[in-house]
Amino acid sequence: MRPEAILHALADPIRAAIFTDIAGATCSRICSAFSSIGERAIPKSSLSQHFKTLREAGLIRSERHGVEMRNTSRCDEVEKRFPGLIAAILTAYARSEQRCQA
Amino acid sequence: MRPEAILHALADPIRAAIFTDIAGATCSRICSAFSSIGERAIPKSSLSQHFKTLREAGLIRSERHGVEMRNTSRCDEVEKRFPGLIAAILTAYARSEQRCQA
DNA sequence: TCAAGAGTTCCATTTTACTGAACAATGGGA
DNA sequence: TCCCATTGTTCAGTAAAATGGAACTCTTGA
Repeated sequence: MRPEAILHALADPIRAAIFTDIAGATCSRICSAFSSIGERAIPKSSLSQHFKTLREAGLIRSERHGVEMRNTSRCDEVEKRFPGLIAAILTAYARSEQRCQA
Repeated sequence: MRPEAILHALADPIRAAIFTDIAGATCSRICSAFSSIGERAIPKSSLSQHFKTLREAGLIRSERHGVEMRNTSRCDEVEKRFPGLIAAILTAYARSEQRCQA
């Protein structure tokens, strides 16, 4: 779990949006739930790569349940190694969107 | 000054090392001071691109003084927009190196 | 005016990202 | 059991981005 991998994973707005959703959810999310984000449709091959990047960065865990993959965040583990990192990043994105909408 | 640009800039270990030095310095640093980082030599064309990336992300300011460029961090301004972000990232890198050396 | 030092730009090469198409894997029903 | 619809992965071709040597610009000092 390296900082550069985490930053690289979250430097992509699409991955950041996916992770924000997963991190804020109380239950797991399946990959296909993100087949479109906002207006933008995301091809499932791209989606698969995005999830792979998030997994390999150590940000999420994916478990197969039947035909679908349930994704949960690993915020707690990341927080132990790199305190405040995820919170600061997600807050930064939230503030950024807030300013864009205004 | 967008979060994705900041994360992308600092997702590269070389740029992170450069920025860490600049952010921690009490006086400005010139580009050529980083012509090698640790063992690794960095071509000056690559170095120029790295500084450009840091500048465009809003992380540093570069001013020409005579023949050289003096680079200073913009931590204060970034901190106002995205509180805790830089500190968390630099701390994460510091912890990562600490673990690698051990 | 010339030369040297510090950065930038150009461009060819390498690396990485994107995505449609084919594939694999699982479970539900006839 | 045999389809088959659904979910996600892998493959392969294309597009985009990073890398770095060479040439260039800009500034200062001799």
